[in-house]
Amino acid sequence: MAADKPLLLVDGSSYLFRAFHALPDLRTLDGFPTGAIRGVIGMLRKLANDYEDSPVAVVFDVGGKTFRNELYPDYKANRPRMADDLRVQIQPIFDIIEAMGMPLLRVPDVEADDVIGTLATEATRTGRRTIISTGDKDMAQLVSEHVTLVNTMSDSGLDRDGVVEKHGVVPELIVDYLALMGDTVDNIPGVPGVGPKTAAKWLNLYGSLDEVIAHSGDIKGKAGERLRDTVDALPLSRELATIRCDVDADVGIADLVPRPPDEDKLREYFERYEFKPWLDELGGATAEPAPPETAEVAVVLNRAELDRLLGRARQASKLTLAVETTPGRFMEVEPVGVALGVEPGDAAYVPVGHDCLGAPAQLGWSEFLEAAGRVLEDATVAKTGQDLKHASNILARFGVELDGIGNDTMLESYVLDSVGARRHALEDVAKKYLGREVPTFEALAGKGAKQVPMNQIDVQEAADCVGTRADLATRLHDTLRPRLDSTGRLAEVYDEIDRPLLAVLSRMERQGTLVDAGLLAEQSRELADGMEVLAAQAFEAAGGSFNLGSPKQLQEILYDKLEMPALRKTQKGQRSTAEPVLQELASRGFELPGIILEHRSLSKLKSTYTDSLPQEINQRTGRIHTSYNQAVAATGRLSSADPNLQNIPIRTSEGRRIRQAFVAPPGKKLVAADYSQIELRIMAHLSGDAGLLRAFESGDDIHRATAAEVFGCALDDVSDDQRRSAKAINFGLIYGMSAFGLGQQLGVTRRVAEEYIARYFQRYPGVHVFMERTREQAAADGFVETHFGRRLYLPEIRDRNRMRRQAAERAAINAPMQGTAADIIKRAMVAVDAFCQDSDLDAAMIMQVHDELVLEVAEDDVAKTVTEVTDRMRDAADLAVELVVDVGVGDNWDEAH
DNA sequence: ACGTTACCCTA
DNA sequence: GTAGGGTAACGTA
Repeated sequence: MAADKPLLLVDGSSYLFRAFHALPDLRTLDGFPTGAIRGVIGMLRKLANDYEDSPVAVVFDVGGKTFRNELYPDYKANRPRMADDLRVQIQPIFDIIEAMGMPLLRVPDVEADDVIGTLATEATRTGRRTIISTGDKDMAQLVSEHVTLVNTMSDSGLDRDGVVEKHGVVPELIVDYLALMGDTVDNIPGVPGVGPKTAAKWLNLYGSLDEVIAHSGDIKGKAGERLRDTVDALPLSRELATIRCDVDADVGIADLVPRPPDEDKLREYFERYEFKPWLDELGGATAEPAPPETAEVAVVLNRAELDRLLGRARQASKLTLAVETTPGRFMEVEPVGVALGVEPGDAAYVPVGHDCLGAPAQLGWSEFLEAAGRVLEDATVAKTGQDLKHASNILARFGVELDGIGNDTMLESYVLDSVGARRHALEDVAKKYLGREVPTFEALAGKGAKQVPMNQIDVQEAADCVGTRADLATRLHDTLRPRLDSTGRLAEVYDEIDRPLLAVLSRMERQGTLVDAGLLAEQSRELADGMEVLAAQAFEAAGGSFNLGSPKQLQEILYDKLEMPALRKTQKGQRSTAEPVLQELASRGFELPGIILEHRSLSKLKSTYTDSLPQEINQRTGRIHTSYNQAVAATGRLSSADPNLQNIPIRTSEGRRIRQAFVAPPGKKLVAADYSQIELRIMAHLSGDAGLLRAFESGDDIHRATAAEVFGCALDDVSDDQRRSAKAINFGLIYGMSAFGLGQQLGVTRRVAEEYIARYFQRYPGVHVFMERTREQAAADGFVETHFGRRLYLPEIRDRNRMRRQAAERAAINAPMQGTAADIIKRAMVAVDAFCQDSDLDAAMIMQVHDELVLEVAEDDVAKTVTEVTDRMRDAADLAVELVVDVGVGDNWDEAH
C-alpha cells in the first residue's frame, strides 16, 4: 500500500439520507425502491475511481446508544422513525459495497463520525493525508493541514481556508460554533435564534465559546438575553458536537486495503436493481427480449378479423380498450372507433364512424357492439384502459354494460401517486413511468376551434395514434400494478375503493339529475331585476356609470375617484376589491361597497347557476349529467365538473332557492344523507384523544363542547361568540391552522389566537401529539396516509423555502382527515350502489357532495331506502368514534336538507 | 381565439 | 389555514 496515497474515509450514513431525499422516487419494475442505493453506490463508484489504490473505509452508523446518550438522554430523541422505503435499501447497499471490494465499517456503540475522526487522527500521526467524503458540516472540525473534506454529491471540496470561507470560523472553533447554533435534527440545544452568522460573529469577537460565555453579560439585545438564558447548557452542547478521535474502532489503516470487485455478484445486484448503464459497463448483460417499442396497429375492417381478435382476448382473459368519439360531453358524443389490444406490442383499431373522403368501408358501430358486446360484458375478461369510466359511459348509452373493469391506468397512477403525474392523462403517466412520448389526438387534429373531429381524420393515422395509446395502456398497467402491490396498502385502496367506485360513478353520471329549468329561468329574471336596481344605486353613489363586474374599473372608482383607503393588495399588486375588503369599507360607513357586494352576489347566482344550469340539460334525457373526476384531487376526493354540482349554493337563503330547482320527478322524492362532522370525528379517531372521543360519545354539540373546554365554562353557559370561536378552531385544526390564520378568521390578534390554540391543546393533548407526529412522519417518509392507506406524497415537505414547507405541513395535517373522509364516502357509495342494484326498490344515487349522497327514490320506497342508506353509510368504516348520518327527504334538494 | 387574473361558490 | 370548479374581464394573439 503506497504511503503517499491519501486515506479515503466515506461518511456513508450522511449520504444515505441525503441520497434518499434528493433523488426522485426510483423503483424497479416491480416497485422496489432504489433511489438511495443508486445515489450511494453511484458516489462510491466515483470515489473509487478518483482515489484508486488509496486505503478506504465506508463508515455507517450501527444504531443503538452511544456515549452521547449517556451524556444527554435526549440526544437524537427527535429523530422520526426511518422511512420503510429507505430501510429496505440499507442491506442492498452493504451487499454492493462488499461486492465492490470496499472495506465497510460498522462499529457497534460508536457513531460513524467518531470512527472517521479516530482513523483520520491515526493517518495524520503517520504522516498520511486524509480525504473525508461527507455531506455533514459537523465534520469541518476535523479539517487540518492533513485532512480535507469533499462532498461527493455537490462535488465540492473544503480545506482549512474553505472552512473559514464557508462557516466564518477556523476548524478548531467549529465545535464552539455548532454548540452555539444547536442542532434540531440531533436535538442538541443551542441558543435560540442564533444561526451561523451570529455564532461566527461572537466567536471571532471573543475568540472561543468559553470567552463568549465569560462575556455573555456584555452582549446586548434579544440575542444576548437568549444567550444568558441558555448559557448553562452550552458546554454540554459542545461536548455532544465534538467528534471523538480516540475511540476503540478495532481497525487500523493497514486493514483498509480495497479488494478487487466481485464482478459476478455486482452483475447480479445491478440486474436485480435494474442499474442498466452499470450493468452494461460490466459487459455480458443478460437482457430478455423486450416486446417491440412500438406496436404495429392493424386496422380491422371486417367481422372475421374482429372475431379473431376478440377470441384471443377471451382466451387470454384480458382486453385493453379505448373508445374514440367526436368531441363533446359524454352524453352527446358519437363513437368513431375503438382501439383493442391483448398483449404488449399488439394493437388493432376498429374504425366505425370515419366519414372523411377516401375512408374505407367500415364495420358500423352497431355491428361492432353485436360482435364485441359479449366480451365487453364478460366479467371474466379483465379490461384495461385509460379512463374506463368514459368507455363505460359511451358503451352504456348503447346498451352495453362494460364489466370486468379491472385496470384503469389513470386510476392506478392516481392511487400510486395522486400528484406525481400531474393530470394522470396518458401522456403524463407514460412519460413518467415508461419514459415514452405519447402520440396525442391534438397533435393529429390541432386544437381549439380549428380542431378536426376524430371522424374526419384519416383512418390509418387515427389507428396509429389511438392504437399506440391503447398499447401504452397495456404496458403501463404491467408497470403500475406491481408498484401498487409493493407500496404499502395502495393495492387495497385501488382494489377495494377506487376500482369498484368507477362503475358506480358511471351509473350516477348516466342517471343524471332532474332540474326545473322554468324555475331557474324565473329566478334569472328576478335576479336581473334586482341587479338593475342595484346598478342604478351604484352609479348614483359612484357619480357615473361603469362596468360593475370589472374589478379594474371598480378599483379606480373606489380608491381614486372616491378616495377610500385601499386596505389590501391582490397577488399581483392591484388594490383588492374582494369581499372582506368591501365588507370592511361598508362597515366604515361607505355606501358604494355594500351595493357592489349585493350586486356581486346576485350576479354570481345568475351567471354561474340560474343562467348556465338550464343550458346543461341534455336534450334527450331532460336531465343534467355531471362528470365526476376520480383522479384530480390530491387527497382522494372526487371533483365534479361540466357542470360542477358540488358547489351549488346553500349558505344564504337566496342561494338556497337554486337548490329548489333540483327536483324529484312525479311520484319520487329526493333523499339527502350526509355525514355529521365527519372530519372532526376522524381527527378524534386518528388522534385517539380521550377528551374528544368522549365529547362525541356524549352526543353534545361538538363546537359547544369545545367552547366549554377552551373557555372553561359549563356547556349551558357557552355564549354564541364562544361557540363561533370554537367552531373556527375546530375547522382550523382540520386545515392545519396557524395562529395568524385563526386570528384573521376570528378578527382577534395573533396572540389571542395563540392563546386559544394553546388552551385547546391543553384540553385535548392527544390532538397535539397527533399533529406533531403527522408533521414528523411526513418529513421522514415524504408522504402521509389515510386510515385506509391511501397516500399523499408531499415533495415540498423538506423544501428550503419556509412558505412552501409550511404549506406542505398544513397539507400533511389536512390530508389524513380529508382523505379518510373521502375513502369512507367512496366505500359507502359502493355499498349504497350495491343496494340500489340488488334490491327491487326504485332508488338511484344521483349526486355526491363530499360528505353527502343524494338519491332519487320512488315515494313508496323512501322509508326502506332511508334505513338502508343510513346503515350502509354508517358502517362504511369502523372507527373509535361512531359515524352519524343525517337524512332528509323532499320534493327538491332544498327541502331534503 | 386563448391564457391569466380576480373573484366567489362548495365541503 | 385544506381540497376543488366556474365566470367575467382583460391583455395578448
